[in-house]
Amino acid sequence: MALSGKTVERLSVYRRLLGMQGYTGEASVYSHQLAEMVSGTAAQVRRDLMEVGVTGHSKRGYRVDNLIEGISKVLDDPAGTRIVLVGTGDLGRAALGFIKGQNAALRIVAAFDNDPGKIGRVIHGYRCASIDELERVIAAEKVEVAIITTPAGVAQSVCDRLVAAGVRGIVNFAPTPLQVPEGVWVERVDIATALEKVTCLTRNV
Amino acid sequence: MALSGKTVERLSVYRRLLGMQGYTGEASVYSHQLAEMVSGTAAQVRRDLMEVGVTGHSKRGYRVDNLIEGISKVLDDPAGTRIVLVGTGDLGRAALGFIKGQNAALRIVAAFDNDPGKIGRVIHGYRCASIDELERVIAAEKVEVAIITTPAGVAQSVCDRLVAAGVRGIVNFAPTPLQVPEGVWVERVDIATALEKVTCLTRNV
DNA sequence: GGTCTGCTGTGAACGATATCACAGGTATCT
DNA sequence: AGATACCTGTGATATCGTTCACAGCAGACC
Repeated sequence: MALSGKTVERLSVYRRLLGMQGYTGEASVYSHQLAEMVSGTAAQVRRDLMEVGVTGHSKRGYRVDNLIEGISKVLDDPAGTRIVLVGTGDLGRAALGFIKGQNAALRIVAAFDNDPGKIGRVIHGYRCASIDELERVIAAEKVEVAIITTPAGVAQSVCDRLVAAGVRGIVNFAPTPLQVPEGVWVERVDIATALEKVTCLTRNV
Repeated sequence: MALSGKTVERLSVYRRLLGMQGYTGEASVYSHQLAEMVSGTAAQVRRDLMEVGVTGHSKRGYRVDNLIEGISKVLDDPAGTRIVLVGTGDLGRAALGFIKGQNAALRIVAAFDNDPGKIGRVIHGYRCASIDELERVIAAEKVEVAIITTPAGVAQSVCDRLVAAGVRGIVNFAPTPLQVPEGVWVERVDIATALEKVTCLTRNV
């Protein structure tokens, strides 16, 4: 089952929208309703749902609980995914806030920083640990995914340590690309680039 | 000149890398070197540079200053782009930090919040104003682009106000899609989705 | 029961993006 | 000067992603 990255992104959004208030009430939803919510097309939605295997019903659309379950079966690891976050600055705190309570399959097992002033502090319910603990915690908890919210200057060295310790997936918020070996997936979230893109594309209508 | 979004993203990254220490020193750079930095291919880099019109030199590659200038001519508005940010929580502060000093063509003219406790405080050198000032400031300063870093619940209503006031481009960090009229460009940065994507795609190797 | 309506599921066409592969050019070396 | 090595610029091609368009089905209505 080889889902494309684009499809996975949309599935994540569908699920979140369906889980929100106002739709948990509805028993079913049409592809064109989902399409409108994400400013997409109905055909696109149906393709995406086809790929996860959930099946709708002519004339009555898709059952919401069915959809959420089907999408979750594809997106989530049934055993849960253990995650660490490195860098508890503004962005790290923001990321923790976004994740908290959103998805029970994603479990933050630790947040790290190298600033002694931050170590021991509790952020969104997670205690900040010393970066020295990184390798130990990753091995002990079998952490698979990491979030890098450090300054650009240390992102690559943090990345190297994460990969060496066994992390296979990384979300990189640092404003620099990371070099990783084969077999490690990096998802880049580049805030500065997003802004430059908008300013550029807005201008060229 | 119709640059694709993907190309613009890469150009933004090339420029940032070239502007960093270590490359301002070098007089020129080969396409394969840039490619390695972004984990891409040399052909891709050359295509991108071709589209901006900068021209390299057989055997000696591209002149760095030439590249930066050429990319900037495409990405930046020579008159500068005026930007507002709405929502000065962790994420808003982080975004301000990323933008500050990065690009002289991007000028934050105001940051807004609706929390009286935050209004008047200074964040990364920008003073937080009341959301009540939104329309006035956008009109007075001819603001074209906005960054939404509010909670999901108010993102759409903030968006509507921004668009009504004249904003044409939006970077949306709220974990919900926005509905906008024709002619407004929205760039979505979805932190929760990025994480779910990594956990999903890491698992399915 | 038959017809009508409107939704799903999907092959096929289309469009966007990335890669290949090579002609053309320029420095370097002998 | 001629041969060589190596880089750019780009037509052609391959891959990936989206949209079209319609068959098939199920409820609603007469």
